[in-house]
Amino acid sequence: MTDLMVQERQAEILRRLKQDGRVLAASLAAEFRISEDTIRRDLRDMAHAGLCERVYGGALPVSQGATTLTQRMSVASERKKSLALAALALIPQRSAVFFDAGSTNLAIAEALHEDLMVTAVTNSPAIALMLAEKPLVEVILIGGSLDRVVGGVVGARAIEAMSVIRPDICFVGTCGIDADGGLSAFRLEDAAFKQFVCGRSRRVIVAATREKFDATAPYAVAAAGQYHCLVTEPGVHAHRLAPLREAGCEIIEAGSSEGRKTGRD
Amino acid sequence: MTDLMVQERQAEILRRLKQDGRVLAASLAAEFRISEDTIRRDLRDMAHAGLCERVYGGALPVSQGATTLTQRMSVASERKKSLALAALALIPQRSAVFFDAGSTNLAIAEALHEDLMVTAVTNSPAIALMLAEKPLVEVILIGGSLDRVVGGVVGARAIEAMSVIRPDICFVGTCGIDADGGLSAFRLEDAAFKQFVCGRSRRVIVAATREKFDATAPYAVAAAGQYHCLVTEPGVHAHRLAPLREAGCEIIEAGSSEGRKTGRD
DNA sequence: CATATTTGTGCACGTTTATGCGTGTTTTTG
DNA sequence: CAAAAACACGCATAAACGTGCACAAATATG
Repeated sequence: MTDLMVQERQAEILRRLKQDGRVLAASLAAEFRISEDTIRRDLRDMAHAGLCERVYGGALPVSQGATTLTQRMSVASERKKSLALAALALIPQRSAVFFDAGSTNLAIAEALHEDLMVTAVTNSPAIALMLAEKPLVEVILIGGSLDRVVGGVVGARAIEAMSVIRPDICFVGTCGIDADGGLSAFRLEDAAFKQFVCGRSRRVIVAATREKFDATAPYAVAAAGQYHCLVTEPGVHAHRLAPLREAGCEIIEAGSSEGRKTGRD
Repeated sequence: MTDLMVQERQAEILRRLKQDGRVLAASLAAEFRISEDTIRRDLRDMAHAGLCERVYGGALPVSQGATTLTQRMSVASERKKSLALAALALIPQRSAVFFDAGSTNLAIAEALHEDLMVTAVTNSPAIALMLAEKPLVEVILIGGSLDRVVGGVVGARAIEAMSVIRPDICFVGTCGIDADGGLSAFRLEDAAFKQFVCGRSRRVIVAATREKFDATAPYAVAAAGQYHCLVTEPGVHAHRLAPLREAGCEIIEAGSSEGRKTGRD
């Protein structure tokens, strides 16, 4: 291990903290060939700067439960995370991807692999914030008036801003999926925005958890034939998926059929 | 090693900095066959010009210091909170307020009182997310390409989006305050955006912690006379504030003059 | 041409910083 | 509750640092 300067060492500690989820004072001292006292001083400083949480024996990432901001984001439940992993496989390198506002799409953004280089467009500040931490992603934010129910920007200005962008892939959020496989939204402006974005995108993908099939919302967004792929969980009744299959919509079940992707790339 | 002129030597140092990610004062002195004092002077100059970050033992690239916004948020949050409370008092009901990207302005947004009804405009997704939690605030998001160093949207599209908005108050962020009280930024596009927003706002307010007075950044944003109010901490040297007072800039020291609630200090 | 002025450099000095060690305290664990 | 591990604190030291000063070379000025 090369002799590192203080800032380099602390950056390396921070890197391992993110990678491994924890660091141990003793093993760090051994690796860096310095005393544990110095490591402890480092960890103390970093904790004081809010970069980690000090614990007996080492340190943990601060993201474990702290900030109000990241708190809201970590609603990515285990189920949504597995959904997100399946959806990720649909994103090719160097594509332009639109992320519609919504917690499921936020989970996809969170799960984005660090070495995926894409242009990401979103109308959601939370998703933008998440994507900003992926070094290879160029983040384009759609501006306009923020709808706090939707959690994203909708309305005329948002549509205008989208009109110069043609995404390769669009992850559209949905509030409910009706019996015919149609998507719907709780807000009129949101529905209009989703419609517009779907119309401009080469490939429209819906990632939806099981309970979306039980929910209905007043404003129609897209019929079964108007989106190309549905990523969902196992356990959705077959007769709900049938109209989608008929309409030519590809259906991916997150936990089960995920291995199918590994054949070729 | 051939004898090099100052500029040549500094260019070579910069080259190695990019190549190796670090330089050591001692080894540079040995290679160039000059004293460490001279190397230190070089590094000091380069750091002052924003070309590197000076550390004990050598220097690191500036990109290392360009941390993501979630990190900057947590630094010195207590101090920023008191700054934010002082800044809040400057916001009238039902005004249109622009929040520039930056951790200090994020603290202001966080401290916004629940019963304050304003239209808030911001180019920062983090600030937008924070403001979305204040029920009476209408949030307008400026769209465009996100600069992850700035933590906000800058560039031509952002300026275009701002051109239809005329804020009553603008909280502009700054990376450094020079001896004449001028504001500066680390990024060219950011500086241009800040300039534009300041020019459109009725009242421009800068909230800056103490250490901003020790920092300099390459791109000029506004001279002392071009903003109306500075909110800062107690303990800034009087001779640094003097040029601001002369230029007619109101100066508020958070903690000291804030005492509307405590009467006196 | 002679004389200031500026600039780059090295040296001496006192100061600050990073680190390791000893000592006593706190926390964990069996 | 007792032993072991981890810890905080003070101290010592060496390296790195900033500053003031001297000197030489380059440059400007009369």
